[in-house]
Amino acid sequence: MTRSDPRIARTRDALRAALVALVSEKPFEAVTVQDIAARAAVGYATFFRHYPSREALLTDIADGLIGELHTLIAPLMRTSDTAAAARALTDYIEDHRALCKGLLVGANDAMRRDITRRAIAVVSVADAQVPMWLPHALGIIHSVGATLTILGWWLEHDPERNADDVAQFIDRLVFAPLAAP
Amino acid sequence: MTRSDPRIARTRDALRAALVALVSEKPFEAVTVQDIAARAAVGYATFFRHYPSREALLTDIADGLIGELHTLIAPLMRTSDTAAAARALTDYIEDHRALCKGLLVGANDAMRRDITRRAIAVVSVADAQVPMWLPHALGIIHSVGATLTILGWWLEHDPERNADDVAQFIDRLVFAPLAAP
Amino acid sequence: MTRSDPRIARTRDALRAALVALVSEKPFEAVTVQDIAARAAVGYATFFRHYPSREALLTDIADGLIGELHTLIAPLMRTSDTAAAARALTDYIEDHRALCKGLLVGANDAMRRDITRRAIAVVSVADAQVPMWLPHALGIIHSVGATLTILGWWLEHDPERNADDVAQFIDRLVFAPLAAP
Amino acid sequence: MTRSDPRIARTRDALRAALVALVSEKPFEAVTVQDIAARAAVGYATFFRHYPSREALLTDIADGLIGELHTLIAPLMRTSDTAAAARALTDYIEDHRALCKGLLVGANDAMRRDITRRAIAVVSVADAQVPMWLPHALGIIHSVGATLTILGWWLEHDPERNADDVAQFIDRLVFAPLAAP
DNA sequence: CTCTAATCGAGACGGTACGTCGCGTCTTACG
DNA sequence: CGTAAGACGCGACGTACCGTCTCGATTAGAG
Repeated sequence: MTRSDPRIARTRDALRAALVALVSEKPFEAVTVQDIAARAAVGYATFFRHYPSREALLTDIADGLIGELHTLIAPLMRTSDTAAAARALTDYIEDHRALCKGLLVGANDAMRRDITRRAIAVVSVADAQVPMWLPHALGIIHSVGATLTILGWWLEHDPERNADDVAQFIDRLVFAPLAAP
Repeated sequence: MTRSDPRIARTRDALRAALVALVSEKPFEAVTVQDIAARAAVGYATFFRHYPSREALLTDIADGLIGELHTLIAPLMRTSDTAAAARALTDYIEDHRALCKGLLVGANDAMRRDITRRAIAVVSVADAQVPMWLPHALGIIHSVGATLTILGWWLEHDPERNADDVAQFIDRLVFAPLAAP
Repeated sequence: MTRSDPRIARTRDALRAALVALVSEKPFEAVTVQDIAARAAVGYATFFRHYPSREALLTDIADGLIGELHTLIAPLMRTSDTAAAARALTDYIEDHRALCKGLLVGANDAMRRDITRRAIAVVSVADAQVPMWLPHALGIIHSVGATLTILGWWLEHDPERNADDVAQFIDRLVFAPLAAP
Repeated sequence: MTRSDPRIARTRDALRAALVALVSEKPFEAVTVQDIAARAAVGYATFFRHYPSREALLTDIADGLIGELHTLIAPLMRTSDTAAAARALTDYIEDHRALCKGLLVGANDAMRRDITRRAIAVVSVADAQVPMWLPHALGIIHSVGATLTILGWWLEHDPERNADDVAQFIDRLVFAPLAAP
């Protein structure tokens, strides 16, 4: 019953949506729990019944997004078709532009960092391919960090840019060098 | 006189040293002004006579480091000898390992971000070379971000690693792709 | 049916017993509704189905005790045999020592106050005798308050003391002065 | 310096005055720290820089009053002139009627209790005379408790009553029985 | 011996006050 | 008369408890 209580799902959805909305208005650090609760039309204390901190809510949101993205891209990565993977990635971002912008741009600080960490964890367990000359962990950290940097730049500074172009940037700057012998 | 007053220089040095020391003990966000003042053996209000906020002190510290580094590397970049530039970079880091670790690793969050922004600004005004197919701003942001990521990984997770190796990683993952046609 | 439902009686008994037990462990103010419900092995909301507040439960408990006591003592008071009345009082307390200690000592604050108020109400309606020179209401308030103070002291600070002694204290300090011309 | 800083004295005075004022408007339990701070025109957190809790502020207020009262009455008690002592007491209360009413009547619960405890402590250290047949501690507790009860009744229910009358009530009901052989 | 309604447990929820912490300003006392 | 100590206003934090509420799941007692 605890899990299936529809009130819980409703409240959590509202909190997630509230944070996503707020983060597109001001940096994540500047969003207070009061803000989130008010926007979600939820009691202040109720926030803490579901998440121990703003950061935990953030994590929850990011996890959903990253998980989805990963199931989309992992198969392509395995075929070594890095161009296709990059393209799938940018397409996905474009389809969720509002949310992604909130996550990557609105929350410049802790949010991006948390996303990076989560993405790294997800990519790590997948069988990401890293060349011999490069430590595996560094390969992952670098590819995730650099990709997010490029995506953040896109959404923040050049939103009109074609998804195809950005996919090419990612492929040439990040994926291709990692596929080198 | 304001500038040349040796007491002022002494106080600022103490504050800078205090922050650097503290940041190697706990994340920058967790360092309070009280902490800094106490460590610098300076009155609490005195901090604010020299810096309007923690962040400003951070900026002050980062600026010094980045400026120095840039004068070192800019000439090499201009000759397109990216390998030498990378090597100069890692050597410099190695020579200032304690401080750099404090800045890049200890302060995972805001500090790294501030450093990134400062470094981007510095690199931007220099005539950094970016290939035609890549927007200039993106080239800079990516190269600075990715380089710092790699350096952070080095200092945090593989400190025994040879500076030469790390220089190679940077060159192959960051500089070389940017030199591609 | 509502009244005769055995489930209701069972629940209320459990709640009363729980509060009495808890009040002997910590001050009444520190006992929460959660505490009571948990101790009574009853759902949290169930408490409010029977009592609108902690205080109401308290009142319920105190009423029972005071009513019983009053039926015991009133006849003796009417004969002006104050010594016998005092003795009957201390004997009764001794027979219900655990509960009375919980009420008078454990709950130093609100509980004693509530008991006092209840006792005053009960004594008032009886034809308590107060000398001419003393306002009737003051006579009652003083006698109840002082008696409870002495009983509380007995149970808390000198439990080994003979019931006879305490009866004498009450008689000489409280009842006798009220019988003076 | 900590002690002599006039800001501290000013703030504490304001807090004391605020609580006294509030307590004459509603029961002490219903007074929140916010109320006190707002009335004293002081920041919320500032309250806690001076008192760890509402109760501590209460104690501070009561101590001043009781101390003053005690220096007034102790000499008279020592001469066994209980009537004069009672009269001095009621005169003093009358001169500080507003404050005393706030303390004894406004704060029915914890405040009266705290005052009682403080008064007991003060009276205890003085060489209060208690007859042989009565335990010393009980003599003190009873006299303090009963006196406060009578004073509370006076201020709350019969404020027009002559101070002389009340002094007589106290003398005949409380002091005289304690002077009995 | 059902059937129907009251009662129950579980606990989510909106509130309100708590006491703490840190910032950045402003007053004070002291050298 | 300038400067270090630290009191202050402010506002967010995370916690605790209140009293209300909505759920199913028992469990009476009436038919």
